[in-house]
Amino acid sequence: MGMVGAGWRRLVIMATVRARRASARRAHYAASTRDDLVRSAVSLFTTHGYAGTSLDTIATRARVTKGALYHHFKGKQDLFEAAFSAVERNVYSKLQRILEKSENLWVKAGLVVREYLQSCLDPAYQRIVIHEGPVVMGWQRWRDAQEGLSYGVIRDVIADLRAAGGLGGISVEVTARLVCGALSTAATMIANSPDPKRVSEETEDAVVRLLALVRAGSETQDG
Amino acid sequence: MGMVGAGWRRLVIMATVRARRASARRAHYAASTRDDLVRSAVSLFTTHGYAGTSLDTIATRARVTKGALYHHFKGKQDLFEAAFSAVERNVYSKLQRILEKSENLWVKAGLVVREYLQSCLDPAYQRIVIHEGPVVMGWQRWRDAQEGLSYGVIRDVIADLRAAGGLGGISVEVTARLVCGALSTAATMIANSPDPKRVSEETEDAVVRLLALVRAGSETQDG
DNA sequence: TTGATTGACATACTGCCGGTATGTTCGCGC
DNA sequence: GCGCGAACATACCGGCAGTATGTCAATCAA
Repeated sequence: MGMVGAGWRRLVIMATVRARRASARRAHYAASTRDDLVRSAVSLFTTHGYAGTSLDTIATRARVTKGALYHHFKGKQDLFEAAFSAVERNVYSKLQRILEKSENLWVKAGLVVREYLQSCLDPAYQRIVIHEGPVVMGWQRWRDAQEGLSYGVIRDVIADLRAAGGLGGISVEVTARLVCGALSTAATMIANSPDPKRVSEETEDAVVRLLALVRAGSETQDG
Repeated sequence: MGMVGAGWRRLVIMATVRARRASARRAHYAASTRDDLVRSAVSLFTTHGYAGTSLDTIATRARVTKGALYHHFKGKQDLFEAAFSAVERNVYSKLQRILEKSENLWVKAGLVVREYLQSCLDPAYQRIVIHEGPVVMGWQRWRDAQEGLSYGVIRDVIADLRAAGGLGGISVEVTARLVCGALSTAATMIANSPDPKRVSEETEDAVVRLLALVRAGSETQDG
């Protein structure tokens, strides 16, 4: 048998890449199935979790077999990390868009915090990145994988605040972790709340107020 | 065969409970093996995680078989929850001890926060309660299980602060979650740091300063 | 054009592990 | 001292991650 269930994929794609050089087709096919696998993984890991999702199910959803999966990924963890990256990059791009509209530092910080809180409400981000990420990947690797993405953005914003004399000599790294931890936890609470809308508003209110308190306290203490 | 590896246990315990009524012996034996299983589970879940620990290993460490394990617990999750409770109760008792020495509300809040941060540094608490708890038990159940324990203490402290006019009309529930999330995340960072001592001090410093900022901002805004 | 090579899969199998079903023994009430 | 049930132990099953192997087709060297 061999190539049996994958024929449809070629037919579909061939129509879209007729102009390309022939040598690129193969790679294009492969990239397509890889993306399908990642999308399938993101979907299933989000709904049923890492342990609750079998590789066979992921492969079937992507219209391939486990053999294809193991051809593209080293194993279940590797596939999870690919799913993780996909979800993280999505949030990262949103945060970046906010950074580009540069305004007052404190205003920008508020916007980034609000946007990150919103992103944390995405079920995929919440389960894959926040909850299962550290458990499945191990904390060290999880941290490294976030370094240049969403966490990096938040850390940079806080670094700017400190550089502008916003906070006292508080460690940037520590503050950034505190903020991320607080927000992701709050987002989880919102998502699991019987009345997400209300809790979400309460949370945004609390965050904004706390930020204002810190700013106020910060400006009365030092110049 | 049957009762083969459990004889030693009776011999050991019999010496310590000679004074008890005979009718209590059986229950005492059982409670002992149950505790052994929980201790074994806590130890192994802490070092190798939930997925990385087999029930056979846990049972063997407790000097019994899987049959005994399934006699005392419904399954792996149930055993995990027992381990979770054991670790949580330990932290809870520490926090309670602090509450008993009643002082200024803000001082008490600072002490509780510092103690909770310290508790979060315990590897067992960190892995079982903070990281794997929500994943293994599900967030809802995880939250409920913490309600009357460590989280309850922190929430009560914050409720006191608000009742005393400390924070503006900020939701207690939301604030408590923010604080717990921030601290547990920070603790994880400390534990995985190459220089835990330094980062720990930085974190305590940051937390104390932020608390002071909030207090300062709080007192300048409202009476 | 063709034979060899290799990438991109599919199929078949293995071992581990959680869970279950069943067996065995001993303590305890009668 | 006897039956009964609690407190275990043993044997087995099914699912699943991982591996080993097979297959086909696209590419390339000659």
